[in-house]
Amino acid sequence: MSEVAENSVDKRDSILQGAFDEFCENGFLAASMDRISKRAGASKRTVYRYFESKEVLFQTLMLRQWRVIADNLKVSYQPGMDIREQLIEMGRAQARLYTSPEVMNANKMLMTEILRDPELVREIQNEVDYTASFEQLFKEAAADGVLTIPNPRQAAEEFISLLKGKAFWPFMLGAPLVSPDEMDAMIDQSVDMMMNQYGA
Amino acid sequence: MSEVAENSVDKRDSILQGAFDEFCENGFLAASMDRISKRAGASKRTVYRYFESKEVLFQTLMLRQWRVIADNLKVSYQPGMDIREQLIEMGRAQARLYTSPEVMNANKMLMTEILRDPELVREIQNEVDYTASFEQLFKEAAADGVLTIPNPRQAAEEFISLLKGKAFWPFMLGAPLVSPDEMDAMIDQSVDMMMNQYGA
DNA sequence: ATGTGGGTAAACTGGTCGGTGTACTTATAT
DNA sequence: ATATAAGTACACCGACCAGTTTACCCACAT
Repeated sequence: MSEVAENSVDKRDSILQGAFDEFCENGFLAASMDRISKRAGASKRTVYRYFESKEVLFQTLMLRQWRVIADNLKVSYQPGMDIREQLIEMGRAQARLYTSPEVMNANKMLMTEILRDPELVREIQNEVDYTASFEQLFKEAAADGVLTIPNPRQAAEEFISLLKGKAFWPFMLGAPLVSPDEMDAMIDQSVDMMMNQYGA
Repeated sequence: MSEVAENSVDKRDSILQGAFDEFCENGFLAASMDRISKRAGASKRTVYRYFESKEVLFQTLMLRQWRVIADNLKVSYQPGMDIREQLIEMGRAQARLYTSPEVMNANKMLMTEILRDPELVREIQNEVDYTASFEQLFKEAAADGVLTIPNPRQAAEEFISLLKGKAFWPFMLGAPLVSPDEMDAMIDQSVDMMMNQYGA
């Protein structure tokens, strides 16, 4: 009466949300379907109406989260715009991901499962090869003459390595989230290094 | 008769070996003490004579493996020796670790547990802060005038980020082990970048 | 010869979990 | 009004697991 009945879409969503929380806290194996249904405010039977198994529920979640990440990583070369500025913008796009608790928790969740069974997530991993996006930008910048890059793929990997090495991996291993200021300084340093190596 | 009775030390070792295999394959949670005892060729009761619980057995293993890693990472600055050569030597020391199946499997095992519970391994993590070893070398090289490094800690992190980003993390996420040749090229590239940034 | 201690084999305890069956309660559409 | 579908509450099944208990084996030192 007071509450209008939720329709199916809402139920499905609340199940996904409950499952996300549970999987983040406990990992796939230790997560319990009973607790997921409790968190979702749904009966266990309903959970199984929407998702035929724990495995399917988990993979549905992984795919959804991966898409969030992919959507945040659209970068493309802007001719005429200062290349240093563009690199910093790329760094900031990454940094936004590294400072989002939801994204980082999802990443932890993913990591754990990838470590347990690399095959399980290989296809998703390939689907969102954002190194390629970086590589493309470097290639076009080189063609444009603003950078001198013998191997764009390698340059992309180096750039990502620097960013991840200072912000992503430490957090994944238990360090606290990096503050926006530290993040900016870190991006500056990494871009410096790239410009030093590849500046025209 | 044919077989001389193993003494206690051997039994303990074979239990550790069996546990290592089981934990690597299944992770802490999914590992079964029954299977560990089977792998070790020991009765379950004997396993519990040496290790009071699954947790203790696991932590004993982690500490042992971590020491293997630490022992392979002793580097110190050699005055008079070409600094580029020294950086390459440091890279090679890391690379040796990244190409050892045993070490990498242990790392996967560790990662999984760190992701599940960062507190659990924090103390071990600090015990073997090999970034400090790199930092020290950079500091001495700067004092010696062969490098110009405003922030040695940062430089150490950058170097490690480059090495790990190209060899360590990809393998952790399912990529095949890097060949020695690729590894050498990768080290060269990373050292180039460091020299470009910090060369005197 | 004998008793002691390392080792074995297998059953057992108490508990959790994924998944199902079932009987019941809404809510909506016709 | 009533049929259909969505959702709930809850007991239940079979499997597995950490850890314990018990009864037994055998080597070897005294």
